[in-house]
Amino acid sequence: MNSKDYIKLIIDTKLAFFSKIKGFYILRPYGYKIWENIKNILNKMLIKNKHKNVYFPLLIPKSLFNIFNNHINNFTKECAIVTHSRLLIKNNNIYVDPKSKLNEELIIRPTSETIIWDTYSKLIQSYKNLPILINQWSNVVRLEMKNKMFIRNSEFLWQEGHSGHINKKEAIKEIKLIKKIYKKLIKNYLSIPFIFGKKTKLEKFSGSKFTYSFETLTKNGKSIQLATIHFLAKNFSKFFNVSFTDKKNKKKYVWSTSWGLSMRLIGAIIMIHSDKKGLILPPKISPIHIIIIPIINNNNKYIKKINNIVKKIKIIFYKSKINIKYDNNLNIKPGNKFYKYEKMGIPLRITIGKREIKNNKIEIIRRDNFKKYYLDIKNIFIFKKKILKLLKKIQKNIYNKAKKYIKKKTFKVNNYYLFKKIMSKKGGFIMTYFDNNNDTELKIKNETKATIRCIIKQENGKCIYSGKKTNKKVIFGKSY
RNA sequence: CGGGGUGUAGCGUAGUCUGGUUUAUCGCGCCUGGUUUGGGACCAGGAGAUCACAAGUUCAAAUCUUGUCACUCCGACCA
Repeated sequence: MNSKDYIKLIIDTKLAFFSKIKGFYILRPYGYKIWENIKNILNKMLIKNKHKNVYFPLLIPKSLFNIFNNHINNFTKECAIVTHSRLLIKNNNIYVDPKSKLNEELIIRPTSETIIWDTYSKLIQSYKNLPILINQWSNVVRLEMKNKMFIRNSEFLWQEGHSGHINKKEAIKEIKLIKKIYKKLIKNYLSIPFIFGKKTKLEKFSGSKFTYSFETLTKNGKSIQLATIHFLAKNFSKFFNVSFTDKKNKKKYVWSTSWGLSMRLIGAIIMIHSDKKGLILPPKISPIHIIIIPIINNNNKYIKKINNIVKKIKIIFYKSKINIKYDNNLNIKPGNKFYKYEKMGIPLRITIGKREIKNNKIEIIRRDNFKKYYLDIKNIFIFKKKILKLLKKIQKNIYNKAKKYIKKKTFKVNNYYLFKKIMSKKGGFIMTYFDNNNDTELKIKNETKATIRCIIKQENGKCIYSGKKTNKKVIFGKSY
């Protein structure tokens, strides 16, 4: 899928639209509903694991970034800055009132660690106040040069979790928990296979001790970062003076973590699961699960019977998580509707016409492989069971398909010449060894545009570039 | 920020080189009415464009000149 097709698909299926400002996009109902579904699933898991939702302000005083300026390093070139507070209208033109210049510039949050830890420095006094397990659903702004809908927006919706703990052990425990939750969301709900590992020193989040990331591969051989988890250790608590008194009356710094994922996931879903006919949405996050299309002849003999069957199906799934849409617009031919809903990626399609009524069986077609099924609707329990089973199968099948693709596109390489050849032609993941040296990483990046997506495990080998002995097994890829 | 390209209706486009029958082309989409409906229907009618913006050259500018802006591709930056 090239860039043009990707954007066209998003516009055609009404997921999103362009706004007046470059890099800022309008999320339309269909696209926003997908985000809401992802959000609800993750939110439930976080709440169940004792996290609480909060909301911090959009604007952060510049001085807060000054406290730990190594952290803002990542963001200095992509900040939106608020400098004034008033407008003037003169001769029907609007001007910024120069007199309203703010004493201190305000940064529109690119991420919220600073304001959160500045706040908690005042709220935490005792070990009894810990752990802090909070999460924020919000928007952030990062003004980047190159944009791509969902994948790299200048403003995007995300979730940022922050935690504070009494010691390292507890913080690591939190990281393991979040890893488990993210893994479940990405694999079981979004049907996206991924690789997981630590970021290198160069690629990790500024201000973190280490960063874990979830990475996947799209159909054009480029990799996408799906989510990150940062172990902040005592970095932020030291700079922001977040300390507590422990049981032995000793003053200690808080250990913290942060973790996030964004609506980039929607971009990943589009890029990974789509085929020539359009989107294929994982059933668990699809706004509509079943589209029902009536086929009606010029003598309207069957309309009533068809409507009755539709009613019956709707009753069967009443109050369940299955959303059904009945498109009974008779001005549009069925073929047109087939194409439309295939493009939108609706997992199942039911067609009802003369044939179905005569045979007492309903035709159901899967979006992922177009297999046809004929189901008896007399026994509603069996019917319901079979539908639910089909949705599960789709969920699994698209995961397996993507997994196969990634496996096929992951190359084990131990020679740099081959590395360059693969990266310039096929793209994909390259599994190899790396000497953990910044210079090596930069040189490879300059020569091939490939970066280390993550360190997947400790294993002895020789660095692809320098030939030095190392124990870092890594995955390289070209990133969005 | 450096180099190339493009701006014509909601979208995609013809026309620009060589200024003039241009009342700006065609397709999709949209609206009205009718006939249709098992894989993108057809007929009839209709709405929709200060040709990106500004200035200039000219009897005459979508077309030529200059400037501005926006978008886009390739670099750089960035995850």
